[in-house]
Amino acid sequence: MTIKDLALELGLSITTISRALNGYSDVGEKTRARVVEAASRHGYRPNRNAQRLVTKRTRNIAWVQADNDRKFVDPHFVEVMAGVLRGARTGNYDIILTSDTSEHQVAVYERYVGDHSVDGFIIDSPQLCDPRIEFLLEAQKPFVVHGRSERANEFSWVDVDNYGNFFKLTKLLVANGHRNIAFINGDERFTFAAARRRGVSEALEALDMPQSTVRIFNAAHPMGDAGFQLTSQALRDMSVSAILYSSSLMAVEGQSALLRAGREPGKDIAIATMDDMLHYLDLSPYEDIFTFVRSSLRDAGELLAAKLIARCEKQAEVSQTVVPSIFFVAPDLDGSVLKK
Amino acid sequence: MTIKDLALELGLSITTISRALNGYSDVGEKTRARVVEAASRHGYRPNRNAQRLVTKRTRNIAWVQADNDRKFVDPHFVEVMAGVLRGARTGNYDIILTSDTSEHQVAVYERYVGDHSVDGFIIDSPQLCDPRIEFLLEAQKPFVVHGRSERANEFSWVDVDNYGNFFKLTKLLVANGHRNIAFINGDERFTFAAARRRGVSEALEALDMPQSTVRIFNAAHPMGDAGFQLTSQALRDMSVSAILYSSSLMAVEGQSALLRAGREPGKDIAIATMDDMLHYLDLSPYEDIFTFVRSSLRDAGELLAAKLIARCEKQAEVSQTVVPSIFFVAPDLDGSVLKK
DNA sequence: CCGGGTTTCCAAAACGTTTTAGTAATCAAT
DNA sequence: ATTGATTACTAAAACGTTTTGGAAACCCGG
Repeated sequence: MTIKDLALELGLSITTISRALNGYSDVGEKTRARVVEAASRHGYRPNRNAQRLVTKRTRNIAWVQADNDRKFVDPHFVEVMAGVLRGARTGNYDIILTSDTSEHQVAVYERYVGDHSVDGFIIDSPQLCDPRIEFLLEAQKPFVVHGRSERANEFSWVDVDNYGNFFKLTKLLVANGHRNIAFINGDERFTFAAARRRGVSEALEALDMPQSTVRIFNAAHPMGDAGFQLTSQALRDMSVSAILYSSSLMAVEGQSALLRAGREPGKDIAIATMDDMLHYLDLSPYEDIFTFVRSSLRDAGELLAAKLIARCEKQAEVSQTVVPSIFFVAPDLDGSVLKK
Repeated sequence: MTIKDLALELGLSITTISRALNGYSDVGEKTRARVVEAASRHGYRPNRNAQRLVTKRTRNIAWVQADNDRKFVDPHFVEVMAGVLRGARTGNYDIILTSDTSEHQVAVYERYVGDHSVDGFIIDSPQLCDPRIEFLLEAQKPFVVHGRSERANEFSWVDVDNYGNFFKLTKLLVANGHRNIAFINGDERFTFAAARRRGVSEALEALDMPQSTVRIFNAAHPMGDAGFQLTSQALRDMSVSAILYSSSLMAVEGQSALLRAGREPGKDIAIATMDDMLHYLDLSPYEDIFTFVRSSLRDAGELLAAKLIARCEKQAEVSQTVVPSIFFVAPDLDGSVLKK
């Protein structure tokens, strides 16, 4: 069933069918009604490829993932993905998800730009100097980045305030008298983890505390037991009075290490963590035990898609969004310092 | 840069450019060389939408996920996804990934079939009587299912031998003298978990053992601590001598519960589990402690894509594949019973 | 030099839409 | 009655490919 068949059946021109279905004002109300009725009766749907050819717009977004045995492993990634998919659906776009092993990351982007199969791109886990970003800026294709990078004012991005959040968490712990803190961070080759470290470090500086107040542990991969391993390692120093986690996943994994060491979280040891609201993880058992700074990765993903779509459709300007974070301070800490 | 521009520049017809680039034999070697050179010099890529319009083939595959806060949570799903993406890439197809909240699941499929945006579909987590499968059979669109369902001989699927694997694991445990076994299974509304339960149950029957030999616990969601909770629960019965896990994820999560109960896996309690080879989880610490039946979800995903592509391209017949599983028996068990 | 086969090329149609640039009919105002 | 808008419709071009059905040009054996 094509538009031509419909035109024939109704004794109208192709043009009229098209304009009736696309809501143009120059078609009479009774004819529009007839067209709509016939179209839905036959389950007619315009051929997307013909539309795309003539309009030069695809309503497709590409999202390329490095297939490096690390990305497809991380519950954080899935969380963002759920949000991106939801945002795309709301905007009536489709997501083309691709994995890529090649060294020359840009090749896939070249292909999608060259063969006109997408209108824009989502980029995540940016490196400081990112070839994908350079390429898309050059090609003048719409894209949105999850996270920040160089030339951050030239493109759209969505990010959490990694620096600020960890600055504040550190300040909070120190203000509550903690002088031996373990910081279990992610892989600092990623900008998000590097920013968190800076936040911690500069908070100490601002408070005139020695850097040795915080000891840093890095999880190379977000593997299933990194949280356990690193927590065990941190606890070898018996005088550690607080642990700051980069992710609630590791915080929860670390619980059995605490248990084994006979430490009681929220009582004789303070636990503070970034909470990305992973649906994978039920944090309700820890609500009065951990101190959280909470920010939804899923919402970030949804915003990522919405922002890109706005840019594709309405040529919206580039724009940057720092997604909100909320603090939940456990009873063992005094949260009033955050107010200042 | 379109094919017309190329034709103009080279003083050739559009036809010749097209045929040269698509490897037809009726174009002279020197002209083909000229065409290829000019094309790559300009970075020419055929407009995919024009191609799709005229060839009626898209090289796109749709994969629809129920957006129900459960799917995007499960590391098993991501593992399959990594495989599917890899398989699609190998076959030069793109995956359109969509999430869907609607009750009427079939609507999304109707849309993709109707607007000609994909050549085929991947379906996972099938229900016993699955409307998506019914629809696609009716619409005569190629699709491949991860898992089995009704009318299983009428469509292509890829699945692991859930029944057989758990039959054998049960037999193995019983033959090694275990008379009080805890079985920590998934949600039995899914066919894979139901099949596993049948395997366990029928093994007991075949061995003339009472069903009470195995006590079943079900994880409603693959949440972050289901393995811990259910293991703790199972261990309340002090005489449990073996635990059979539906997933290695839960088996690992359960370790801290064992630890707390003072039980030593592989020594005073036997642990057997299905291992889906999640890259998320490093199982090497458990290699001589757990008994595994191992099967790669990632490979299954890759096969899923390959099978679908073969069906789209070469009109391959429907075909069913049971992916191989390998047994690794820990030293605390005698694996020779499996030979019989 | 003629006919048949092979090689190399191409004009034109087709795919299914949207959009441009109208035209004809109706209506209101002069 | 004539003009000028307004309303309701449409023919044809365009988007960028692939494919069909030839048509020249060449070669080779007789």
